[in-house]
Amino acid sequence: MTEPPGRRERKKAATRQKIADTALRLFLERGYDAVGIREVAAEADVAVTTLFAHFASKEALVFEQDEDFEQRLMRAVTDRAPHEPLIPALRREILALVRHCTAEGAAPIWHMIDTSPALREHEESMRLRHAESLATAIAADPDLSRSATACRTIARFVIDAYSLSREAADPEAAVDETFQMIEAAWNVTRPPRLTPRAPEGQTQAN
Amino acid sequence: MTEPPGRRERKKAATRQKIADTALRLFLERGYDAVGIREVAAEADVAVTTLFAHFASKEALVFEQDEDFEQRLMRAVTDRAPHEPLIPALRREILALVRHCTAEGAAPIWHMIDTSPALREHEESMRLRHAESLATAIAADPDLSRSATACRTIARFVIDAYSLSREAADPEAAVDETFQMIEAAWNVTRPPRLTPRAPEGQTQAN
DNA sequence: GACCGTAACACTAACGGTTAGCTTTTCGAA
DNA sequence: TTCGAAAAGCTAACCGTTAGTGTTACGGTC
Repeated sequence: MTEPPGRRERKKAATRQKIADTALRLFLERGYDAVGIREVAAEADVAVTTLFAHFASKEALVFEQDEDFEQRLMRAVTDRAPHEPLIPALRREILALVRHCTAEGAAPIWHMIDTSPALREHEESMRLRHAESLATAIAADPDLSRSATACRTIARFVIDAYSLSREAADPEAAVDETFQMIEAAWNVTRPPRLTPRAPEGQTQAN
Repeated sequence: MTEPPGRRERKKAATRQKIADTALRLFLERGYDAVGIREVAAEADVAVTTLFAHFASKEALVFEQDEDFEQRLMRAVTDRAPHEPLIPALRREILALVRHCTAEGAAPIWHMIDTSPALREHEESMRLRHAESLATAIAADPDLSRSATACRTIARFVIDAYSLSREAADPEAAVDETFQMIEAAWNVTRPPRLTPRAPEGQTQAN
């Protein structure tokens, strides 16, 4: 899909990958806080400034693969079947994401994140941005015209569901439980004004 | 209320206050990111180490008054009238907190917080801790025996309601809107098992 | 009132993340 | 081949934060 984009970009991508791999390896070997940036750079055989040219911060080295999270959530809203209700679509996507990050191989990375305050803080900050994007996507859908506050609220709830389910003892059951709550919360929001005919009720659950 | 607790503690409190006042003044004058710790310490005429003996971090200088937030939320749960439903009690408290931080004088401080990434990140991290405390308080109430996941979820929702309402164009209306959603979410959670007699329904809305 | 333990504060020096400024290398295209 | 620009490098610093080590001022005790 991205085969021959010139040697330059290949080298750049290779450098980036080497930095990310080295960093993750060192972090898992000896702990995130115990490994310094200068050390990662030395081990990857690049200058510190080069490292920061590829990654905005030390935390970004860890959350590298996690970049499509935001896009997947937004696509779950925008690319869903016509007239498909919003919440089940989001529930499916969140369930997939939770499954993905509670899979076998991912455990060490998430343990590292959960035990480092800096990483947890960074993750929560990311999630907040994701919630804002999700809220925008929901607000932009003409099928479900809710207030800006309702959109932002439900978006946060969905992100909360992800965070909590990921940490729960039984992640899939937690997705069930939280999304029942989200569904109920969404169903009490109503489009501010619908078409004049259609006086009351029976228009619920978009 | 705290008049004669010895000269020592008075001096300590005075130092702390002087640091906080100086910091807030400089931050508001020239911007949070443009003022360094060494500068605050110099202006307050204390050593940098002294500053950090009173405040855990630079961000803590800003969120000084905000310390009772956590306790107020927990008390709204634990100190409410017997058999008073949970959600309205939390709604009252959140409304009071939102009113307090959207009052006239508080505007510049919140503007500063909203425009500094470091401060926003720090606040969100605080709120998360507060949500955990709130979840614990809710889980500890025998009147409302919900699953751990339900407690944590509803606690996060409440914190979200605070954050979103604080930023909303009409904060009080936003509290109304978000808490309608929270109420609905709470009402679909049910105590795992009640006393054997009382087979179905009519036990809702604690 | 003299005495001692300790809390508060100061000073220096460093550490780790991050960035600015500037030079060198490496590729792509003309 | 040559030239412009992207990529990478080096140095040197800035900033928040902490450890280590004193020094002072207070509070309780004899």
